[in-house]
Amino acid sequence: MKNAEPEKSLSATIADAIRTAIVDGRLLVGDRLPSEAELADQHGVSRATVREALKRLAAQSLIRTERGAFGGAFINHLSYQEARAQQVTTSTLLLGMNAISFQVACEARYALERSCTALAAERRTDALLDTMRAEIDTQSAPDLTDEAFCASDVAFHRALVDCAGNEVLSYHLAGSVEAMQPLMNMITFTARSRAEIIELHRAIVAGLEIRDVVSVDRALATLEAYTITLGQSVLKARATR
Amino acid sequence: MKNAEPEKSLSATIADAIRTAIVDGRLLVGDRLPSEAELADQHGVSRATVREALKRLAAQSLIRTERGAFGGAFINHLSYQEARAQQVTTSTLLLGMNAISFQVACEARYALERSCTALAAERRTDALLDTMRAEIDTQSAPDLTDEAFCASDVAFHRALVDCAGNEVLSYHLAGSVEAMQPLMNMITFTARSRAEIIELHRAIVAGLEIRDVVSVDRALATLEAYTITLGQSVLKARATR
DNA sequence: GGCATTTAAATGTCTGACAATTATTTTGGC
DNA sequence: GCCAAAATAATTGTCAGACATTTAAATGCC
Repeated sequence: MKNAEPEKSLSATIADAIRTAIVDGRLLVGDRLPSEAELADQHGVSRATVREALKRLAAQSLIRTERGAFGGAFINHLSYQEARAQQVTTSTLLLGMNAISFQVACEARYALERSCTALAAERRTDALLDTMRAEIDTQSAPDLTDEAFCASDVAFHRALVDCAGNEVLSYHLAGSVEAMQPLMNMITFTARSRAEIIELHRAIVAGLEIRDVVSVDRALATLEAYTITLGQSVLKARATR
Repeated sequence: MKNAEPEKSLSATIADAIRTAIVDGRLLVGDRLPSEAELADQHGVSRATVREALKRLAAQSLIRTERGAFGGAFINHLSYQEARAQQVTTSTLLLGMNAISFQVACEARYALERSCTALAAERRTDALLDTMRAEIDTQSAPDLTDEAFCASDVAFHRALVDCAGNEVLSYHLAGSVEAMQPLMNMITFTARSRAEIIELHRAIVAGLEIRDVVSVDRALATLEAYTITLGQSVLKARATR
């Protein structure tokens, strides 16, 4: 039997040990780790090695460090903001690096987004509907760049998922919606296609307003099909170039 | 105007610079970064500082390092497996650290899971149905521990989302399903409740087999309601203890 | 009691060294 | 000339020690 262990470095091993302790709940939010010098003694390594381990954990927002007396490494409270930022980074890279077809990525994104329509229709607030209407106004500006149009599109859809009034759902969906932005940015939006998209956005807001799930779902399905069409035409144009 | 910058350390600054270059596509998969010594020269810092920066990136699976001549730090290809592992870690911590109510977490999880039923009914394969049946058999063993029951439950639901035949969707849903496991592990499953859950699992498989989306959705909705009931009874028992 | 100063503990960084690993190059034998 | 073994060089992994910087607490002065 071959030994399949990839010979992890000491700093990776120490980081894993601490990470496991955090995930398993043996270390709680706010707890302070021993000082770097103490950790070095405990694990029988140098301070530099401990520091590399701690930087790995800091990169995952698992700990934060404070300088000065009674400073040190503290188990971090993972906020929705930090968690979402990490998820967006990971998802964006995954889509960018794995030669995902635009169609597959789009299908996943809209499937996930539809999962919030029932709750959104039930719980939507006037404030969020106003946010969505404001983004529609932004998108209607004729001299908008494609990037700005995409950014407003993302903001619109984030408001839509926030309508569901479930922050865990918002966290997951934000990752899937925002990670699509680089792919969407490849599309050139003509005045014609923008008008069509804005019309569907209006239909979504109208459906939410009267709490009509079916019409929201229908608008989203149409939007998905239309977006895939746009994406494919871009790919075709690129192929024949 | 106060300067709100939190005074990032040099290693964090260097890590951010390289991370941005990767996300923006200036560094491509397989590219090799300069050696630690060269990076230290370029940024005017010591090798130790550069190493801390690189460890931060390695913790996000953005780079991998190889030792030896012509080794170094290479831009990593982010696999689904790595991306999912990271997402599960982040989501698990988010749920564990933010005093999320069991009901909110459960609602989000099943809402997301329902997003794959239409595609799953359309594309389910016999192999995946067999996997799901095998997990049902595992769950039926009378002397199963609660942890093993939960693990099999997760495997069952992962097979369900894989039925959708969209790897991006599987990646996102795996995060939301697996992150619930620690919360599910708090529940004590009686023989009665296990039987009920297994019955619903059978209904899901049966629905997929005949490609009947409605029955699958109904079974999932029932499962969601039942799971929330179980969770609330645990919380009530814990409160009165 | 209140304020300024000192002190101590901790992280952030630098330097220089050596160990371990590995692709390449050189050498040696035939 | 060819192949195997040994030397070489480049690179990461680790260590030890030092100094700089930051910050809370302790101290001392008035």
